[in-house]
Amino acid sequence: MSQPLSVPFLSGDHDHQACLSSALQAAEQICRRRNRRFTELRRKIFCLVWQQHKPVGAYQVLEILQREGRAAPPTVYRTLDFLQEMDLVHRIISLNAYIGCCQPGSRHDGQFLICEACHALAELNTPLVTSAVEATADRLDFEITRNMVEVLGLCPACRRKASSS
Amino acid sequence: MSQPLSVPFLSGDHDHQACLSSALQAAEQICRRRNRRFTELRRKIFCLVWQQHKPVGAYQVLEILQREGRAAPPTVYRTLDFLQEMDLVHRIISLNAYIGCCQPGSRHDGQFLICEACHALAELNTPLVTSAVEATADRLDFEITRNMVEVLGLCPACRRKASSS
DNA sequence: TTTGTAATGTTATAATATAACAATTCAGAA
DNA sequence: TTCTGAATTGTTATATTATAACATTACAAA
Repeated sequence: MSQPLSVPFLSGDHDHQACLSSALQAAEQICRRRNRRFTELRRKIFCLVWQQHKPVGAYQVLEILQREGRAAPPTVYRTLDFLQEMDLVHRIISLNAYIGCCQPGSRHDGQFLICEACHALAELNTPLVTSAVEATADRLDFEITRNMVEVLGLCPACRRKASSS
Repeated sequence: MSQPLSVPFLSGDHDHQACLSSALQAAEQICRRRNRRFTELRRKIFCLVWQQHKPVGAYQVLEILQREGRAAPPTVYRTLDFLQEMDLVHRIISLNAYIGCCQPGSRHDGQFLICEACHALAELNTPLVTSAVEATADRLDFEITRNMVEVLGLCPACRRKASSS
C-alpha cells in the first residue's frame, strides 16, 4: 500500500508533476489488470482531472478538450464514467464535479471536505465515519451500495484568512 | 420536542392525513415566529412535497402546479428555497429532489438512507454519525457549514423481495 | 391611503446530462 | 495478413435541472 489513505488540504510544497506521474502509472496498471484499455482520450482526461487537484466540472473538461479539436459532451461524460468505474476519479455530487482519487483502483466511497471559499477539497477515508454510517444502516436493516459524505465549510487556510479580516 | 428524531421507512399503517396536518401546523408556527409569510403558494408546495413522503423533483412539483394554472420554474425553485431556509424541507443532492423534513424548524442536516429500488427515503439524525464527521473535521481544523450524508442502497422491504426472487 | 418591501409572475437562457445511432479502432481468430 | 466482433469514440439532437433579469402584484405598517 504505497498510496496515502487520505489527501488532506495540500501544502505549498506539493509536487504536482511527481504526483501526476505516479497517479498515471497506477492508472495504467489498474486498467491492464482489469483488461480495459487506457486509451489516449482516457489518459488525457485523467491527466486534466488529476492536474487540477480541485473538483472540475464535465464542461470545464470539455472546454479544455475543445481547444485541441472537436469534442462533445458524451465523450467527456463517458470517459469520466469509465474513470469512475476504474476507481480513478470520484464524482462530487454536491458540486457536479470530478476529482482524482487518492487510492486509485480500490473500491471506496470516501468522505470529502470541501472549502466554500477556495474550493480546495480533502478526501478522507476515516474508518470512524464509515463505521458510524454502517452501524446506523445495519440497525435499520438497510443494505448500503454507496455512501456519500460531503462536508461543506472552510479549510484551515481560509479560516485563518476569515478570522484575521 | 414532539417531533421524532428520525423518520425510518414508513410502515403500512402510517396516517398521511394526520402527518400532513401536524406538519402544516408546525410550518405555520415556524414562519410566524420568524416573521415570514406562509403564503398560499408556499402552503401548496409544502403540502405537495409533504404528501409524497418520497423525494420529489422541482419539475414534478411544477407539473402538478401547472394542472391548476400557469407556473414557471423560478416560482417553484424560489419556494423550495424558502422552505429549505425555514427548515421545512430538505434537498437531497444526489437526487436533485426535495423531501419534507421530520424536524421542521430546527437547523440540522440529517442523514438520508435512499432505497434505489422503491425510492423510499429515511431521514436520520444519528449523533454517532454526526459526531464522527465533526471529530474528523476538527482533527483537520476544518469548519463545517453543511454536512451531507446520503446513503444509497436497499431498504428492508426491497432487500427481502430481492432475496426471495 | 400611501408606500416600500416582500412575494410572485414572466421570459429567456444557462448549465448539466443522456439517448440514439454512426464511424472508427483494435485485439485476437482465421 | 486479413477478417471480424467488441469496445471505443464521434456526432447530432434533446432531455433535465437551474437561474438571471426584470415586471407585476400583494401586503403590512406608517
